[in-house]
Amino acid sequence: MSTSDIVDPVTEHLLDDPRITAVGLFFEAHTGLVDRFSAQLAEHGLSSVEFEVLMRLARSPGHELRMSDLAAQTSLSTSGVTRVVDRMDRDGLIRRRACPTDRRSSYAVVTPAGMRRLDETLPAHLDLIARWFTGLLGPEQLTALLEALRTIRDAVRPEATAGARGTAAAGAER
Amino acid sequence: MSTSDIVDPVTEHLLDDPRITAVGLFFEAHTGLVDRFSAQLAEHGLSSVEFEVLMRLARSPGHELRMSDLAAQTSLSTSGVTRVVDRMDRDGLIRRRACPTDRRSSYAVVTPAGMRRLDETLPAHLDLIARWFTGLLGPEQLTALLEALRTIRDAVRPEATAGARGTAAAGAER
DNA sequence: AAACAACTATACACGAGGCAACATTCCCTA
DNA sequence: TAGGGAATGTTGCCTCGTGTATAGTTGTTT
Repeated sequence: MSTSDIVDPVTEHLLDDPRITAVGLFFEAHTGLVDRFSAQLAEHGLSSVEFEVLMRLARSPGHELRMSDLAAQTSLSTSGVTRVVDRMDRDGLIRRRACPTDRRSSYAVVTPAGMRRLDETLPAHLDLIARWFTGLLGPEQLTALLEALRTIRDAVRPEATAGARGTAAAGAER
Repeated sequence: MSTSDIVDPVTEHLLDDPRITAVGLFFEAHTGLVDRFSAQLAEHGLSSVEFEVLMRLARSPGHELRMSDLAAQTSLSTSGVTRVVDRMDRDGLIRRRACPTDRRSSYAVVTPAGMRRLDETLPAHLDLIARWFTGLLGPEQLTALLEALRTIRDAVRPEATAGARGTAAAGAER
């Protein structure tokens, strides 16, 4: 085999592929936003996942969701959801409720304290979004971005499409 | 729609804010892509962060980067970089090199085996990107998306802007 | 020259999350 | 009316990454 002299011209060329730079842009923007957001959320005693759990529950009818549905929406494993709910239950933000029809499953439901916490957190969070995301783009640029993102999201994550408010039947398709 | 008790009308209203749906779209698309990609990377024995480390090193001059610069680019902590490099050093994908001018710092440099691993992994990875990301959008839609992403990335993560190939002085602006 | 501040990498303890095993419950069929 | 198979949530064990403290190195100031 030809050895060490030639490093690897093929790989060298692939590294500059526009597809690589595209995902690089996407992922770097994501981590940047996450850093900004999580710093603000930490001031209110919430981690990123805890905030997401709180949001997804609050947007659901009755402010509650079954554990497995919550896992599907957050792309956490079921055990991960169990532990997050344990934590937030201990903190009084959400509580468990036995499912009356199916004794296997249980609901996670936001407590009044949880809603209050969300109320405290959301305004500053929305400001942050406007500052580092939506506010940086022109109106038509923003709509174009959202349309592209929606296309990708729907393709790559069909089970989370029900996450939008108003769409009934969360987690019905399986 | 059940007329459930409205706990907090303010928060209720904020939950439907378009900014929330915007970041929701962004983050859900991200996690979806990460899931797809990491599944494929796992087949080649690489985690997502290991792949990113390998990529960032391979794109750098000499296929090497200082530990702290690597930490800055990947938004991992310095200790996190130490552990990843330990692992990949043990697997023979990269090795450490002492810095001749500054005895405090050390370099992480890709080994030939590491470049070979990258060579094995990249083609399928590029196919996956085309399938779930770039290929889903029209040309003008894609460029619009990339421009918007670049705007956000540059605003939110200025230290990683040097990640693009060809831009000299990685980690020079501080 | 000596003290001091700024960096760089590592060691250690901790929390977070995933996988696999497990107990329980539901559903369907023989 | 059992009984097998699928579904649901929880727990033990493991890996991974962070924050803090530590040691070693370099440059600066008096």
